[in-house]
Amino acid sequence: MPELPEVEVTRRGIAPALIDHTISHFVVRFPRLRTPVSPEFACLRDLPVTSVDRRGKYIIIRTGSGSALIHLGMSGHLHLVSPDTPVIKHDHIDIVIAGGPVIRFNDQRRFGLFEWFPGNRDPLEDPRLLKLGPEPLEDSFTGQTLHERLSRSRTPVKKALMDNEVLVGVGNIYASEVLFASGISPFRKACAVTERECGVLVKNIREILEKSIARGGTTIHDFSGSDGSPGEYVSELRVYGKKGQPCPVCGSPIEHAVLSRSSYYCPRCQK
DNA sequence: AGTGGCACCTGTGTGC
DNA sequence: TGCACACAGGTGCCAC
Repeated sequence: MPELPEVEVTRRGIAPALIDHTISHFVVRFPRLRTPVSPEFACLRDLPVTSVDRRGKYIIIRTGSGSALIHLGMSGHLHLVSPDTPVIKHDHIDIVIAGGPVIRFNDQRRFGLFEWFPGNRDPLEDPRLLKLGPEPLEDSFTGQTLHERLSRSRTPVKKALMDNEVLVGVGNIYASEVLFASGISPFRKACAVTERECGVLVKNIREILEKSIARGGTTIHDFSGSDGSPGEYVSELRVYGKKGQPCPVCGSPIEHAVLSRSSYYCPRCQK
């Protein structure tokens, strides 16, 4: 499900309920996610929250006693609900805020992640996060940065853009959208993308991700923000999921191919 | 080292 | 109607 915009929309949605508030406890109903939920969660009590951060598609909740590292996987949501909201299928974990709402983690496919880093252990120092590439929305991410990274890879550029070690946050939907906006074929070898084109890619990555965040993300199947509302960026998608429909620029039928996952492109506009 | 492919899991849609 | 199969937004591991 969630790419960078959906994770950021979720982070912004839950942060005000957490920061300067206290997590009274966690309720773990079903710990068997792809990686087992850290058993410590069941014992934690009264944790003052200091920050809610994002790194790539990970959310980090820092408290006075340690940090929670959360990933939404393919189908995870974090919804703010009142404490008396009935539990439904796949509601695996609750973050119970003292005197406030509950943040409920629902994950149909169970690819999500809930890990506890006790004390001063920083999730950013975890090997999985250390290897992550640059944040595309930060000013330091430039066409030159991207070109350096793409130039090392002979894989198709669409797959390279989805590689978290090249840059974080671009998943299957936005990779197709960004390449269309940039006029670059998803099949082109990453190392064959010029520095000038990388500048265009960086500009489009930023514009598309920021616009999607502003519209509450993209909902294809079931993403929804912390308040349960679907992402409206789905109406802005230009090629993703539009096989056979006319290209919004030239009118040629949009084509579909599998490049690690479903990819959509205009064979005339993208070279 | 770089790369491709599969596995993890559940639900839904499609075609026979 | 029932069944088999493909596919769905991510990531880690394995074999080449």
